[in-house]
Amino acid sequence: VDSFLHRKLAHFAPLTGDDRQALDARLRFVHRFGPHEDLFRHGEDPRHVNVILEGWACRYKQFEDGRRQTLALFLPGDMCDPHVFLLDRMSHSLGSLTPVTVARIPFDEISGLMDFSATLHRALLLEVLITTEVQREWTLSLGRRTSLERLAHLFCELALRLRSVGLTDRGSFDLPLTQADLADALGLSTVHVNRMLQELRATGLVEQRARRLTIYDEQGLRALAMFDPSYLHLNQIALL
Amino acid sequence: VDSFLHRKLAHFAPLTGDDRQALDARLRFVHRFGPHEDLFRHGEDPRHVNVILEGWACRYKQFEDGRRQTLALFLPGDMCDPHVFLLDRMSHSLGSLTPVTVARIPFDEISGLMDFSATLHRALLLEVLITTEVQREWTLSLGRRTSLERLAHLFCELALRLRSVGLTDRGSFDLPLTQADLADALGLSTVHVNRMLQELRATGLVEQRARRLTIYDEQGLRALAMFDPSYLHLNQIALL
DNA sequence: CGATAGGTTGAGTCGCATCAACCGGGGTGG
DNA sequence: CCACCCCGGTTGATGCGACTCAACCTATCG
Repeated sequence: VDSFLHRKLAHFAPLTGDDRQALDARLRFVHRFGPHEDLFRHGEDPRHVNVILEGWACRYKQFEDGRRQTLALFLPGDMCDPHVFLLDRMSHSLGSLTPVTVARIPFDEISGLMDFSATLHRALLLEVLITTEVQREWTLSLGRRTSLERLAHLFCELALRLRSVGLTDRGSFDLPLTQADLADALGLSTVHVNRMLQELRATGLVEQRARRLTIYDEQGLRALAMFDPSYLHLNQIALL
Repeated sequence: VDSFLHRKLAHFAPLTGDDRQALDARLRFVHRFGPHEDLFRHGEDPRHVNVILEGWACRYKQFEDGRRQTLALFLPGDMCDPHVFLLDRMSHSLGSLTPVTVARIPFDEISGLMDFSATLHRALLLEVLITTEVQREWTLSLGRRTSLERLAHLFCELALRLRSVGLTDRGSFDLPLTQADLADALGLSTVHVNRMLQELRATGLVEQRARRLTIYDEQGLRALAMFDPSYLHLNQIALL
């Protein structure tokens, strides 16, 4: 079976059949969550790695006064921090955005995976490195991109990441986020996200309705967002 | 010799004398840079890992139109991405802020280091994980902290990181950044940094003049910044 | 002594937040 | 079946935080 996880990791290292089997054998503990539930909370001592099999999740931090920032989006095939077990306590929370099914790999089995083959070891390392690359790009977005650019940039990133696991239909993909979810991720208010969405639609570069986003002019959207795909290190993924 | 690098890594794993020797043996290629020079630029294919021996450096990205964001600050003892060699090309640049002396470890010697001992392997992995933790906290700052909180938070972080390598004198440390450097890191304009510095000084929590920052009330500053040190995973470092 | 880098100040503007109201659709219960 | 609710989205008015532009100040250095 060719899962999202396989496709994701295959971009990082050429997995053998044995690698895939070793991987799948560790996906025994499957859990389901409804939308907007916590997979685990800040301060806990993590005992397993979450692999997103289906649905969207996020990493977030929140202040006591309610201010909340989404730090990362997790899509099908994403592993949430393969190496967290080295840290004592989580400094952030993990939450579902849509209904989500995850597999939980216990820590001792993660080490087993990394020892199993150098290829898998490398793939998991690249997973964290590239997650970090994305984190840096988000820092840049929040620091220096305007709200419209930020929104456009997120759409470019999502298009590419979803395409890399086969979840796009040409320029079009499922976008199950509410405007409030987008606001959390973009560091904006929901009201302003609403207005920027309208503005972006008005450019004609994208269409967005009924939980679906269609990109009509990917080059144009990238130019608007100053999107340079190299930070995702998915060199072989083409436009559209 | 007990270097900044030793002290830094010792927080992550208990280095043996052999580990320290293996490490030091790889610091043969020392380079010096003036202030505000590039150690290497976005798009290059990196061939070595930079270790900061002295001075401050930064990771940054910049748009064609001049907008510029500092993504990370590197202090003495910091290793700039021990695992970059897994990536094809750098998606960001590395630049000095002050005069800097760095040691460049060629990639093949990095692998040698990681194979040398499980302790070193672990220490280098923790170096990247914690760098990522810092990146996330910066994302949070840029997304949801006010400019004053951002500034205060940065000072809290710097105090703790510098203290962990022995570069503070109680609450006081060398702060060689210009207001423009701070602005790049905080996603603000230099004018606004100037005003926020004044406001922060006016609280009486800190004093700042002549390239030196003194924190008078670390608890107060942390409260203002909503600084929770757990993301740095330096559990044993005390206040002041 | 002039040049330059860093810091300071003021005025005007704009991006985005906040507050508040309202709309529309899907689900639920009476 | 209809009334209602609630969630997500939309709109307008207002205010503030931060930017821009521009001038000026100060210390350092050649």
